[in-house]
Amino acid sequence: MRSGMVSIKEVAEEAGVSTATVSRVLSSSDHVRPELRQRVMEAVEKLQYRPNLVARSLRSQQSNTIGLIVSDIRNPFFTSISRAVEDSAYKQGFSVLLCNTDEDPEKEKIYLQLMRDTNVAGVIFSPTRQIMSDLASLPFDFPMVIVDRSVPDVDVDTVLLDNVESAYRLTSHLISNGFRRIGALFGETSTTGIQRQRGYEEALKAHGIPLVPEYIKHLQPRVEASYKIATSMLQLPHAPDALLTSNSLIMEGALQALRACNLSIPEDIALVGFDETPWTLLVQPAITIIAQPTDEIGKTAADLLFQRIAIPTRPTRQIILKGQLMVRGSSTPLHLKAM
Amino acid sequence: MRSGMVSIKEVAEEAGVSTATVSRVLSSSDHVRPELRQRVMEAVEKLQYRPNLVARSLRSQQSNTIGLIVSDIRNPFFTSISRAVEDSAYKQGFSVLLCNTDEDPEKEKIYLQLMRDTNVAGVIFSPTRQIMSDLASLPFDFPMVIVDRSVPDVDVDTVLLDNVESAYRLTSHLISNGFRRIGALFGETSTTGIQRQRGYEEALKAHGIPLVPEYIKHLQPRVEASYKIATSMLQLPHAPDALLTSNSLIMEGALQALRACNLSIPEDIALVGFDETPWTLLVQPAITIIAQPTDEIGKTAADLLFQRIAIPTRPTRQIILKGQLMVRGSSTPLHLKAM
DNA sequence: TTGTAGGCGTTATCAA
DNA sequence: TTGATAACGCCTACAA
Repeated sequence: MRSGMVSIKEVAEEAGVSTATVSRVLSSSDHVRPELRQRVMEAVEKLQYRPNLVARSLRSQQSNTIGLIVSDIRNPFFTSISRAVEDSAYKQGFSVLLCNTDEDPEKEKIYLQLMRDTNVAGVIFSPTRQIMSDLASLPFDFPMVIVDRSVPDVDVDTVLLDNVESAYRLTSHLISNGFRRIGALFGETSTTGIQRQRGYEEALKAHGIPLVPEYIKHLQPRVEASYKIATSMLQLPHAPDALLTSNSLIMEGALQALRACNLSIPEDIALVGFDETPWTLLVQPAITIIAQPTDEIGKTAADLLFQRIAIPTRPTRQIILKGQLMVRGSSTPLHLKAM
Repeated sequence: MRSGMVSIKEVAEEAGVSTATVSRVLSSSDHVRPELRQRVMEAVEKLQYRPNLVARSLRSQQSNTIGLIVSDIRNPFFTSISRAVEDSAYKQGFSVLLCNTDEDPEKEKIYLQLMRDTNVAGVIFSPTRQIMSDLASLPFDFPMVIVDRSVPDVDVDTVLLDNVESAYRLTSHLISNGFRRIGALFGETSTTGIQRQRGYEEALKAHGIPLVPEYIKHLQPRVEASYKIATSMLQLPHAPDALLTSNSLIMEGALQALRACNLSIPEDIALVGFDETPWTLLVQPAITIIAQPTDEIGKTAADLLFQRIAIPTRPTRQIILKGQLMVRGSSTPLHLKAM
């Protein structure tokens, strides 16, 4: 169809050699007489020939594309991950197919099938909890790396944050700053939320603070859902004196809720969460968070994937990266509060 | 290579028909005896057959992939665009190849070549100014839609904001609120910056306010660059009483600079810019901006592209969408300032 | 060292 | 209505 479509055959004719010779010159490996090599390269130049990657992929049964399947690229965590992945891929000569699942298992399945049908070299995937039980039986026969979420009982490369530990530290930080009634909003679709809840609960227990069911909520990781649930939690008879949120979208909704209720931070209520975003430092007070090393997570995931593509039988690895507690004004100790 | 790789040939054998018949059943167009159709569908089901899209693409000379080439997916504007594009693509059965160019003309060329080599159905592209002169001579023979930036002298579908007009309105808003010394930070890599500068200058002229060269800066659209240049502008003998920024990254850097200089907004200085981000409403005071309809821009670009893919000879269109001025606290009138 | 030829999995043409 | 068969563009035994 394409006008400028010039194939290896035409190059061969132009150079007066066979297509095999052209192919050899291009793969640059084999022995080709310098003179012929020269002729071929001139023909390539003259005709502006570029190998058709589709044909190459069909023939070689592999491709230079990897898939990146996340819930929503607009989640700053995934935005950053995707950039890091794309960078690594670019350096390796790969390109990235971007897929948003909206935490919808159906879309996840569809995209996994697409990855198979399209013969990608591999996939970096952040799955919902629902899909995971099916994961073993699903038709993914390509290399895969899981990011951000853990998949128990499946032998697969994984890059994770130390979620339990990070949530524990974040919660302990609040407690040691004098906060006791710590409301917590967790995403309900991922294992990450569960793990962070565990860290939160362990920290409370370790400090002898009872769990209050009304202070623990699970929700879709969306701004609106979070706004709504945070607002209702703020209207409890014994409203929390601190809010812990398990990702930046939930934090955004919670902050909107605090603003709408005219509460000052941290005088009326503290706010902490996960993920560095442009705004955690821009709002006043700045927000105390666990910063995830998103660049490194993305880069590590890509590295793992390329290693597995290179050596499919390689033993799988689970890499756990540490989050960093960034203490800021939103969780200033009670005794420092204005009276 | 793949274990589960089952081809049309095996389906044909299983069903006791030819591959042609299987193909016909799958493309569902041709006339096939119901009984055979049934047998084929059973075989497909039994073998879990899925067509190999690479082979299909090679044969049909078209693909179900589109390219999205932007400067940086982490720019909230492009984050949002990419999500909208992916949504539209998904609905049309296409998937999206994501490319970050970092405003680097070399990377732009490489990615455009990749798009050609990979035989994508089309490309949505946000080009630098540098690449545009080459654009006509570059080997892009695929359908293309330009977003966010204008390409003069090239006949190509385009989706744009009314940049001149929007910047004019934003500047006029500042002026009518009593601000006179309006510093402005524009991105230097895109036509967008230039157009917004024009709107800014026209507004000043229309109100009889002289242009001050020191108040006009061009920079890489990055937070750090913006922070640096904003800081130096704030240290001018006659520092600006308002800052206009041409995208959200520049606005972010400028806001950091204001914070670092301990200036209050809008008492000491006003701040306005382009693009809705999570934080324009979360910081206090909220930031006055021109909101771009990113969802619509992305959707429109995708629509244009699919239409062009369907009818390559279709006359090109330039679609200009209107930005919306969102007046907020960061540009409150001078006479309302605390004295 | 070079060329011929077959096949990757599809679809489309042409006979039957 | 169905089935051989020939491409799509590339790579790679194998033969020369």
